[in-house]
Amino acid sequence: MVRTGVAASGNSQLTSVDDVLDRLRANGGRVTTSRRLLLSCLFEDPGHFTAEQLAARVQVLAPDVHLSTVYRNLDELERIGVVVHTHLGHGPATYHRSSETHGHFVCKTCGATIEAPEDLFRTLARGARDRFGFAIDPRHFAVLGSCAVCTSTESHTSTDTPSQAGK
Amino acid sequence: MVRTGVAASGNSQLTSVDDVLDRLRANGGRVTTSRRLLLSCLFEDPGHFTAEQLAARVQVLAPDVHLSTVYRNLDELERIGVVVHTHLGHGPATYHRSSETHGHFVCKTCGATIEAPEDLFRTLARGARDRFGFAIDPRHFAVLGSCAVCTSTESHTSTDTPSQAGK
DNA sequence: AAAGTACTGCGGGCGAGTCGCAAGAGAGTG
DNA sequence: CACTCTCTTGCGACTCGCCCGCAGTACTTT
Repeated sequence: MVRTGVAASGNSQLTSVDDVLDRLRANGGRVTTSRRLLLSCLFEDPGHFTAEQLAARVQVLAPDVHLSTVYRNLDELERIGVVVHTHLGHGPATYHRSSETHGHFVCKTCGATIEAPEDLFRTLARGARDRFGFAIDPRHFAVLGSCAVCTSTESHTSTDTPSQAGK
Repeated sequence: MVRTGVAASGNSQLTSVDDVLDRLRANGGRVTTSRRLLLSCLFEDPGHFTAEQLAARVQVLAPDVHLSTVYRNLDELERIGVVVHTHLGHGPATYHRSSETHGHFVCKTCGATIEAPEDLFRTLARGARDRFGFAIDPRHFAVLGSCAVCTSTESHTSTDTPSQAGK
């Protein structure tokens, strides 16, 4: 790992798997099967995936790719600004392409995830900057709360804590 | 554990250790040393503490109190609405009294924590409700980002990722 | 004072993520 | 093409935060 820090700087246009691989190579990195496969997973579906899910997908075509390799590659991709990871509540982190910029609302009862457009955070961002000089990154955190369904359900069943739907 | 769910409902006024202990007893719970000590820690300092820190404090006076007991008691206190836990970035959760209602900004570079007044989140809350029927809970999550100091530092040292001050 | 049961200490376990090491394999060079 | 340099990988072990089951303890009520 000699590579000079490139970070999220010149994030020209990394819009395809090969773009990213070229960038990787240009930085002294190497193009390997696991990286190529990982990238193709990330590019073929813009959703949110845990490292474990991505590993499973990669392992369909290359069973020997180890989970820790996936973690290392995700770190590297995050370093060069291709992906970001987001914490949705209590579970594992999820990764997605950094071009998809949005925040997240996560229901703490049922785990439902809502993608929140960035403009919703504008007022908060301005307030944080003006009052504290703080630059928020609305992509990295999920905002917990209660989704429409669970909010209405809770007001009915007052006593217990029943429903726990999967995500 | 027979207790009928009381949750955060009739949160009358739990403003002292004894109030909470009474409430606990009224629900069929018991007043124990570990609970009394835990509560006195929480009431004497309105700050944010990890379970581990609280355990350490409790153990000054009662060395045998086990960390898992602290976790269980914190859970119970959260159930009856006395404390809330908040995730500040990647580390362990922090607990504080639920009367202290505010959000948190956490610098992802240096870990600094800023307590953000609730009104900053009002616009976001309204937007989430109007557009998605989602009721956000700005107390439970920290908003990651970059504090004033780190933002200016980063623009100078463009290449590396040096500073990593403690929280 | 006794009975009933909530709580606790303890140890083990689990999920998420990281690390060190030795072996393996891209990329540039001759 | 062969060689070499060093970046990557698989593997296993490990950390960290937190939870769980069990059996013994101790709080409350009668």
